[in-house]
Amino acid sequence: MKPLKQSFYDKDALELSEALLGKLLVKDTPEGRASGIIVETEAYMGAEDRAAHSYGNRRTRRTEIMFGKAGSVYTYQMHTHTLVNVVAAEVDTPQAVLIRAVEPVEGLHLMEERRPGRKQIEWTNGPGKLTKALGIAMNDYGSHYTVPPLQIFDGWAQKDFEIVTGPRIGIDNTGEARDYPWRFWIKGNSYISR
DNA sequence: CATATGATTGAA
DNA sequence: TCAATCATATGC
Repeated sequence: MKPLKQSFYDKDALELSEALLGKLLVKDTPEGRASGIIVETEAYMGAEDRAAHSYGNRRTRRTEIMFGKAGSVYTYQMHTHTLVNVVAAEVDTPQAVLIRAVEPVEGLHLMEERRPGRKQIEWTNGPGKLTKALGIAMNDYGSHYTVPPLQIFDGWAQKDFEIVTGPRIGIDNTGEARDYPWRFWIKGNSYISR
């Protein structure tokens, strides 16, 4: 098991979404390490994607990191929840991959503490849930997945799994881009959201 | 400075 | 189905 290199992230969001499936998302905190296998992702294709924050190259303090180096951490606050993304493509191409669900691997006791009273299946089966379970927060914004405390490792999951695609979720009011099959997940995995 | 608006979740 | 509740964006 080893951290993925910079070169792994240098691809567009669609390719990266697929490549991230089966990888291990690792977060180190003072309390210990929590990690999970990425089982569901969504691609946000930057300037041409109606549903992306960076549609039409909209560049603000919030989206700034999407214009940065691939493999950067983009955290985003939605209502009371934090969502986490992996920045894709080259500098000035504002694409990103939203991590929607993971399967718990290490630090199960930490996740249980952070998601009190929930069944294990509900710890990480949604974008706002996994950030809470792993301890990912807005102070991870602008970090990079090749350095601690938030990293992505290779070589953990089993090799043979089937990838399925479908329309994205939660963007019904965003018009034309909503039906694009830019959501990816591992077939049959029970930690998929919705 | 005020208000509108979600890449969601959890409970009714 | 709907409200919670907040950072960001945009308008006055």
